[in-house]
Amino acid sequence: MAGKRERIAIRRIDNLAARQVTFSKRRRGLFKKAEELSILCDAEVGLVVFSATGKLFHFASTSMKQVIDRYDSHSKNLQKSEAPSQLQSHIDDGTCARLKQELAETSLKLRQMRGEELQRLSVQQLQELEKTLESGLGSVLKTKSQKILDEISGLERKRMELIEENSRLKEQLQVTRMARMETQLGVDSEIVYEEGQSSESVTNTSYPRPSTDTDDCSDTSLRLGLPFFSSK
Amino acid sequence: MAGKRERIAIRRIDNLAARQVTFSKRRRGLFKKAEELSILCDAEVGLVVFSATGKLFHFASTSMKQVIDRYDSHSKNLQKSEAPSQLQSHIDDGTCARLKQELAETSLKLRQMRGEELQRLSVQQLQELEKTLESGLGSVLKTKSQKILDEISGLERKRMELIEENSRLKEQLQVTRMARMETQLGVDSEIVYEEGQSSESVTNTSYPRPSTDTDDCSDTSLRLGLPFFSSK
DNA sequence: ACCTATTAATAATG
DNA sequence: TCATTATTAATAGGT
Repeated sequence: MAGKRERIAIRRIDNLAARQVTFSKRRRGLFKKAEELSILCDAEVGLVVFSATGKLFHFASTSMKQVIDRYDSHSKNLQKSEAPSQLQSHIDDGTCARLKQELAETSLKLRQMRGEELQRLSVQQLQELEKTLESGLGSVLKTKSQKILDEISGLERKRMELIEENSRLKEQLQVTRMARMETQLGVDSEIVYEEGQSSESVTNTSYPRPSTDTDDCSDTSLRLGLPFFSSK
Repeated sequence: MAGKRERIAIRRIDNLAARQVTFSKRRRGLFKKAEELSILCDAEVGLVVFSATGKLFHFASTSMKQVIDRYDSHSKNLQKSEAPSQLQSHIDDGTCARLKQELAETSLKLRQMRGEELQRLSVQQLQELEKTLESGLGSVLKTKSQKILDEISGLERKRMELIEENSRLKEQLQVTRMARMETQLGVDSEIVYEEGQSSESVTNTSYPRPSTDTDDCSDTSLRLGLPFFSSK
């Protein structure tokens, strides 16, 4: 009935929902253990976590400010460089500078995912990038095929509706003709109509051209990619 | 023989030795879990711990500076309710806003390349994204195999150098022995040495461990990807 | 949110 | 500190 647990590898969880669930479970666990450590062993602990969506979670056994100050004073001991004056004060606003840096990092990552500026990466890092790309490609293919299938079934539904409407119309027409025939008795017209054909031809021409795809991607086959990465 | 474990209450451990033992065990556990959370859930994590004796331990998924800066900017946001008007917004309004927007766009693209937030894209756009990913993947594979081949040829070169040096040494040794034999005529020693072996063993053990790859990627096969996208 | 089969952490001990 | 192991605690995968 319930969970057959399986050991998981420690690498980014691809599935968004699963990642979020795991995040909140493990986050709670982590914070609990941080607090326990601080109490059991009389340690000063500070913990800061930002979720992938940017939400902040934090814990401090004393206060975060105190922890950070103490951390700063410790790390200062090791590397007290000489000139904190000019190197970074180019832009005086911290927020703006941080934005700039973040943008630089993000766009570098983006360029690297596009296959640029790979030279400085290690084989290990390239391996990770490859994994990310493959998983991204898998998601794209999955999403695309889902969308295409949705479009197909939507069109199919419309087709069925039209067929229905068609037969309704056909029936009405029949009734109307019968009525007219009865009205104009004796004027036995020579009008002959082919029953099966009329229905077919209307069906085939009355729904719009599918917008599934443009025609110019001649060499890009429509890879649905269904048997790719079965999210094992 | 071994421990009958008992649940412990979460309160300060009085016994000093026990407290220290527990501290180092739980500290390791805590740091491990912090790292796992950051990797599994793509979260930014910063953790600082001071032992009761004042020793510092820390972990950050990115860098501690970055985590602290981000933390500061977040906590600033919450208590900036009353006077947001003149303090900071006079110069960089335009620049900062533009940066923000650019960052938002870039990181959306990045997330989409990772396979997230694809629902709003059209089939056409997904097709393009797919192409980009495939080409990026191609570049990554190409770069990776180039790097690996470089490393291999580097190692091969070193190997050859060592073999050369080896035979030089062997020759010198031979010469030395001959000289000694000539010197000590009549003292026909019983020393026997295996020629081929000595050369082999030195070659096999004297160059350092290749840094090609760490051992923990057991399931990540080294796909060189050479027959992939032959850059038609 | 809850459940449970499993894995992971760890308290006690040598 | 390291190793072992009985136990508890955490949690992955379901419902």
